Amino acid sequence: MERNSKLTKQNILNAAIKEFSDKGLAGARIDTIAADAGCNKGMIYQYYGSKEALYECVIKYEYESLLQVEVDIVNDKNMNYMDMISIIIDKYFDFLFAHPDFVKIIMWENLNEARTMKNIATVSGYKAPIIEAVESMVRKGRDDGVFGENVRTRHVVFALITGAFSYFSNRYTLPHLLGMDLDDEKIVKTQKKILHDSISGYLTKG
Amino acid sequence: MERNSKLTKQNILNAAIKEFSDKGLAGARIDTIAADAGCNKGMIYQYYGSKEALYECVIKYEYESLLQVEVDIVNDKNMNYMDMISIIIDKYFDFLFAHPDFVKIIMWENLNEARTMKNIATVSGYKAPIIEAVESMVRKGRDDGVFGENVRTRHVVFALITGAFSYFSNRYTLPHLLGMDLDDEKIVKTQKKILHDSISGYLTKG
Amino acid sequence: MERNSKLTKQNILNAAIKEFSDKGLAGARIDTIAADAGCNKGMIYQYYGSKEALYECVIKYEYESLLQVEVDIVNDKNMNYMDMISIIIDKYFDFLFAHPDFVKIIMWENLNEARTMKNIATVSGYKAPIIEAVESMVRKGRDDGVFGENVRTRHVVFALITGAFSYFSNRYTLPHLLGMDLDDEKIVKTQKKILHDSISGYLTKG
Amino acid sequence: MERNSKLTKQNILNAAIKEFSDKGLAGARIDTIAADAGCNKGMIYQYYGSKEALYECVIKYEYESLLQVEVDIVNDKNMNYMDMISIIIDKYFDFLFAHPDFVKIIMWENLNEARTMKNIATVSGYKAPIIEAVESMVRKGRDDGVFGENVRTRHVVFALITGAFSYFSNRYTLPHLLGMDLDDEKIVKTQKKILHDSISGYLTKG
DNA sequence: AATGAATGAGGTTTCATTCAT
DNA sequence: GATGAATGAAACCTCATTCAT
Repeated sequence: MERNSKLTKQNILNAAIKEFSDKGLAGARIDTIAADAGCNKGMIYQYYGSKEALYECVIKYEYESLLQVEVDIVNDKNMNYMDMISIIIDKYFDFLFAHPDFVKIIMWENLNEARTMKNIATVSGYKAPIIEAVESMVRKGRDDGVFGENVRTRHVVFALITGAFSYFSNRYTLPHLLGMDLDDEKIVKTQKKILHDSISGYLTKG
Repeated sequence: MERNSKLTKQNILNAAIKEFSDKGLAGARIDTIAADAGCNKGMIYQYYGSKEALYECVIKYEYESLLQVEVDIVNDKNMNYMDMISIIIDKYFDFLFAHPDFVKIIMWENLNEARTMKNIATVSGYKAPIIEAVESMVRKGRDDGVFGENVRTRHVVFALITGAFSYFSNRYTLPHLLGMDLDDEKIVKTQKKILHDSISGYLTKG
Repeated sequence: MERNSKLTKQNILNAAIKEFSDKGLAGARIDTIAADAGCNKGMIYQYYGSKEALYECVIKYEYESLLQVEVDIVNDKNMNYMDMISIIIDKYFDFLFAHPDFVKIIMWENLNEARTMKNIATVSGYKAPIIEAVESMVRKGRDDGVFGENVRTRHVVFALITGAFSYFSNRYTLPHLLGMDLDDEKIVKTQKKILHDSISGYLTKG
Repeated sequence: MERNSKLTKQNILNAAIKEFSDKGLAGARIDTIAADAGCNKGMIYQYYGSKEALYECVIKYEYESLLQVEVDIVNDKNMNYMDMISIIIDKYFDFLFAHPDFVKIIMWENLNEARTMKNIATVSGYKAPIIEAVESMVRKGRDDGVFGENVRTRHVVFALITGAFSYFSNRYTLPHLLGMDLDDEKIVKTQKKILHDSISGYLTKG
């Protein structure tokens, strides 16, 4: 039954991801999670201790999925900076597309003033490879004299993250307002291009 | 003990804005709102009917504050397009700075899949003047031949809104990650400049 | 304004009759009564003291309406017993037809184990003329040797009251079950006849 | 502390029958029911969903008790009509004697304009055996030429039901008024006899 | 490991009643 | 005499958590 216990634990986590990303910490229901996981409420307490502890696990889990996005650009000597930026943007867009729960969880945490994230050691322990890629690109570009001397890595990361993240985080209020279909392939392309131009503009002239 | 129904109603609304923007619909507590408004719980039900109805009023109220941001750029014949963009960006940044509750409420609504917003007639009835300003600017610029023919208003609005909004909506998770002080005057300036460059780039070349 | 105060008091009583006969003591709402009376809740407390006290007034008022049903049969020397019975039945049926609130209030009191009625002095003080008519008829009939010696007044009253009352008190559950239209003139007639036969049977043979 | 869901559910139902028949839907208290059932309020909601849903169950349950009154008269070839009527009356009196809650619940429903009963499928689905007994007796008597041609089943049922029901439903207001002890065996007998004479009179001459 | 019955604190809402004007 | 704002207790209901099996 060791496999069974592992499976139950995983089922609970999956159900929790769904429930917490949908409703947030306050709105989520232990009953719903148990029902969705196909198990008993007691199991949740046995494996995770409490609602909040389970929520922490979900955050951890989601954040770690970002850590797994690999961005190999630095070692490729033939790549130019414009392509690097494109690749980084693509990677991040793709990641967010593939992880709608991540987007929501981060939003809940923002509203929660990142209270839970701050409590988690692992989260702040590692740096996401995608951010490291930006950092090494900026360093290299500055060394090569291609990027301006006053360019600050954090502004690039900020632009990247918010530029891509916004696309997903305003999924409900904005399209409604502007009549945009955010799943339209053309719109995505335009958005990526605008972000690319913005970042490359900052890097070269900023 | 004052007996002033208008005042009480306003006190309740103010307390509700605070509570709902802090905790969201699910996390907010009627007791907290009553205590904060300095009145009895019954008053809330007498004046607003239910927790959800009060939440709707808060959303309506916040959204209407955006409608009051006036942007007079079109009538000024001497103004050039770059200045127009700056002014619009300034106005919106200023608005968001002055209305942190607005930012949060919009975020809650995004997570709520805009369920409540959709139910409110007024919200979708009017168009915010700041958005109309963008629209008329784009039209004029296209007519003047300064902006590209393929420029789409909605991309500009989208860039404006998300570019500025992100600055505030990621207030808790990002600075923590990037070590930025979002209240630093310099950072604000840089951010505005990046946004300005991005939008003007799209408008003239996009 | 003295007339006004009387009017208000009467309006409240009327509204209370409606509300209490519809919903009973527990289900009635002071707000509804005030709204229906077109006055303020405070007035109810000023004029009647409390919800229960108002309820008592309603009961009193309704019961007194029964006391006003006059049945002049005894003085009419030419009338035979069968006609007397008919007249008494008619009177009572007519009264109940005209006073649906009376029927309901009595029913509420029955469910309430007559707790409120018992507390009211006036109610038990007088005897309803219709009951006195039955009593004097029975006495006279027995003296005349027309009615059996063992005939008990109270059984006649009981038969009269329940026989007529049932017709109205089961207004909702029975027609639904039996497919009877209790407002149909023919049904009323049959019912009266059955009751008449039953009572006269008891009186002469019982 | 027993953990027995069936028992708990039954305890709740029993307590609910008591509370609802005593106080009606509006006057009944969930707390009282829980206390009387010896369980937690939450259990009531887990097993029955809401106060109203519990009330519906009570009505269903009571009504079904009537369905279980068996009246085997039709198959007995030696029985004459007068005895049949006696048996039916006895059965129904006995049932009402044994089920005071039934009487009260039906009364509440009458005051409630049978709103809840109407919503219950089962209730209107089956026909009570005692009513079927009356129907088959009337049919047979008419075929045999013993009962009048114009005799209507529904008047018999109506007379039976109201005649017996009244005896119990006016338990509190009438004895108080007439000085009758409704538990006195003699009174019951007289009442049954009056009802028997009334019904047989209608059937043979009506 | 797993179940589901049970708990109790706390949530939203209602309502008879009072009070300042 | 009349108003309507305000109160507080108590109503119905929910939900994270525990416990016996």
